[in-house]
Amino acid sequence: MNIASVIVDVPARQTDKSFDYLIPDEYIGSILPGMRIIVPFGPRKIQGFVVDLKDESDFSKLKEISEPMDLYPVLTKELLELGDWLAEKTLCYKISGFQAMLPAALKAKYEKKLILAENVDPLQLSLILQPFFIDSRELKWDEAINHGILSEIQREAANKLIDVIYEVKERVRKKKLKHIIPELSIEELIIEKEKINTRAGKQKDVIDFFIHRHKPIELRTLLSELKISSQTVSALVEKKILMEKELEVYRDPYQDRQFKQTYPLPLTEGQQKVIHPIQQSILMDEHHVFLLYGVTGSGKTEVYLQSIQTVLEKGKEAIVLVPEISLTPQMVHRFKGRFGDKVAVLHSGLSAGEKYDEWRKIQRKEVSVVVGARSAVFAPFENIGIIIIDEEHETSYKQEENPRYHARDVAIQRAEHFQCPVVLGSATPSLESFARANKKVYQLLSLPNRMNNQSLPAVEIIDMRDELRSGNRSMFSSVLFEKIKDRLEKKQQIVLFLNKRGHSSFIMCRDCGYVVNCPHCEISLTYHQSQQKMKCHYCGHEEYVPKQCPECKSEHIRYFGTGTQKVEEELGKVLPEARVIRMDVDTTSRKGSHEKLLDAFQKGKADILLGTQMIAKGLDFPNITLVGVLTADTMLHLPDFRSSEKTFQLLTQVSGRAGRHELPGEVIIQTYSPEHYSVELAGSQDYDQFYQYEMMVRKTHRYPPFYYLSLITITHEELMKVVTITEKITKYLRSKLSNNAIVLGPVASPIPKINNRYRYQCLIKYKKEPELSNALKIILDQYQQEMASSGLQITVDLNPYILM
DNA sequence: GTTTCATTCCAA
DNA sequence: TGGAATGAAACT
Repeated sequence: MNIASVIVDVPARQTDKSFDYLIPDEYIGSILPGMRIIVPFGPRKIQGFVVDLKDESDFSKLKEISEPMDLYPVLTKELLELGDWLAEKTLCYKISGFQAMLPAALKAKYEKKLILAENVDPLQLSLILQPFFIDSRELKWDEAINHGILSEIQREAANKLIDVIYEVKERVRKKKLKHIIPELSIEELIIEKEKINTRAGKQKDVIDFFIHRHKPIELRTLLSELKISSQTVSALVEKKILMEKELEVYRDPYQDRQFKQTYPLPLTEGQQKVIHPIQQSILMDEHHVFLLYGVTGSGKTEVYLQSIQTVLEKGKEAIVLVPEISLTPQMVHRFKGRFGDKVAVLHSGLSAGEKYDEWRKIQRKEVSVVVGARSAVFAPFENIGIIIIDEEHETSYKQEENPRYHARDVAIQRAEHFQCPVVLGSATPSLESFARANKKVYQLLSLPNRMNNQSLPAVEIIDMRDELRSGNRSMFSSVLFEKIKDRLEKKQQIVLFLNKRGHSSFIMCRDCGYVVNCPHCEISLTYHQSQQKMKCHYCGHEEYVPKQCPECKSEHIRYFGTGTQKVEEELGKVLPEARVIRMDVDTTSRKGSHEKLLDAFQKGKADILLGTQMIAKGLDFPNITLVGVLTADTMLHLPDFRSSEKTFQLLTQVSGRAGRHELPGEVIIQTYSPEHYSVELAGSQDYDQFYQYEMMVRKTHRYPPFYYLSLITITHEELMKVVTITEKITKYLRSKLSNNAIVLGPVASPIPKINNRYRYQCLIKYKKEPELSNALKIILDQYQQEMASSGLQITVDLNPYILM
């Protein structure tokens, strides 16, 4: 086994296959599948993944592997196979599949450098180059370009005075801290202690410390614990009693946190009923997909926790996926509290280094539970006993860049391999999942009642058009306003929800209707009050607010739409006594601020929590008795077939924040389209009826779950090019697919231009098209060249969630 | 006849 | 993806 099959780090069609390399004798046996290695590829060196070992190759002239990058494989055999599966299912490159499964820290960084050839003195170089090589024998390629000395370099490279080398670097270093280790045994330490001068009492203390705790300790901790200075320690190091050593430590974002240990709570009858089949499946090593459909506050989390308990008792591991925005401290607390050190947490708030360290805890099997966002589904466990996906309907489980996978599909694929259950939990399951449960593909488990049988909050829908007619032009209906005042008096808490951050959404001239658009994208700019600027959320373009209309020179400029910031201002005006905490991307961007704000709210330091999406989930505070949704329909009119579903889900989730404990809750939903079924049915909290209705709509319009979707988006700077290519692709697909497939296009994307690139698309609706995947591959092959050279972009998404 | 630029091909 | 080889156009 001295030949390795390697997938190289070149994301391109032609290199999307394994290349064979010889393993140098010194590495035979230590280079294993799943490891990262450095290999020569053409003239340079790059990273690769070993996918297989073999004795023979079809190629005669094999190059040798330069060096391994890992001591142990970073991908297990199962993950290697999963990578192939990902590439096949999402039409991505294998290398992209592998990289998606690993923390970003493990992705290679490349550096091109120039070094003086061996035995060459800098003075031998041309005068221009000498200063660059006097101090050091190497120079970064980028610097050489910046100094405009490239041609000089090339000349000297031809003379063999300078070599060009390629370095593959690690992105993140393992964190190392100075530790102190006793160099002697306990017995020897006791003897040494006696020898120490009585005046050096501190030194004796240190030795005593190691007699009682004979293992390495971080220098800083030692110093602070014994209240000594580093001199004391270095004196002992001098005497060869102790030793200093750099030891690797984990960056643990939760290390200073105490988590109160919790114990399994007695389950309600309903919970027992649903947990039984899950535990059965765990114990029997059977693969099933369960859809746990439980209303908000029905105690799904406790079902998760106790299922995991069963898994751990079997000596297996658990993966829990939660949407990024609900990966709140509260959520983490519940898992850490129950399983303590056995839990690793992965989410986007961690630095690359922290993520890497959490990941390594998993790799080394130091933990057996992972709680994390989408990518945690790839946790490198080798003995998975359950995969739980909370808030199953959340769209954030779909990755919107390559590889465009859905965590639910990956979870099911992995669970099949490990013969273990998948639990999809939600109060408002996605139509796809619920339909599958109805078809008995998934097993449906229902928790129809809240814990302690509290009733769901009473919901009232307010027609804002009536408010307008009766002269109320504020953003609070009179009903909501009265209720807010009432709660303030009663010292109860209020949550106000608005799914738009910032101030106003767009700015329009009142006289001529002119709306300021982004010059690079075909979309209106968003007003941000803090900087008095208008920004484009797609390309980042910024400009100042015009004082007069650029079109008709009118000065009547109106700000439309309402953002959290504006609501906060207004609250300050009409209810100056109310203490408000605002939570949106702007106020929670700094690390830990999210937690701080929630903590303050919990401690009653504010009466009103005002926020965007991020407050819709997971909040569980006893004192919240009123939830107000300021504008329920902002999402409703987006060009997206899921907008009704999303609206229903969001409204239901937000409503679920109220009255989860003793105090009953009330919900006020303000809307301009009260008669829309998703608003109306969210009001009556009737998922089943919503499901029926929406399924009908989907059926008539031929959308999922009745049809599969695939979306091809073509972008280029020139409109003509985009149109012709989209036309060709559409035509080709029509010729390849059956008559049952519906090929829509070419049409301009809902956002027809982003960042000066025109966007066209082709949407395919189909039930069964075995040729589709192949046809798409051929298309990607066909345009591969143009995509590399002329800036053409073609993205293919099998099962898209965003149709823009 | 030489240089320069763009395009295509290749990598084990 | 980066680079080398190839071929065509521009330049002396």
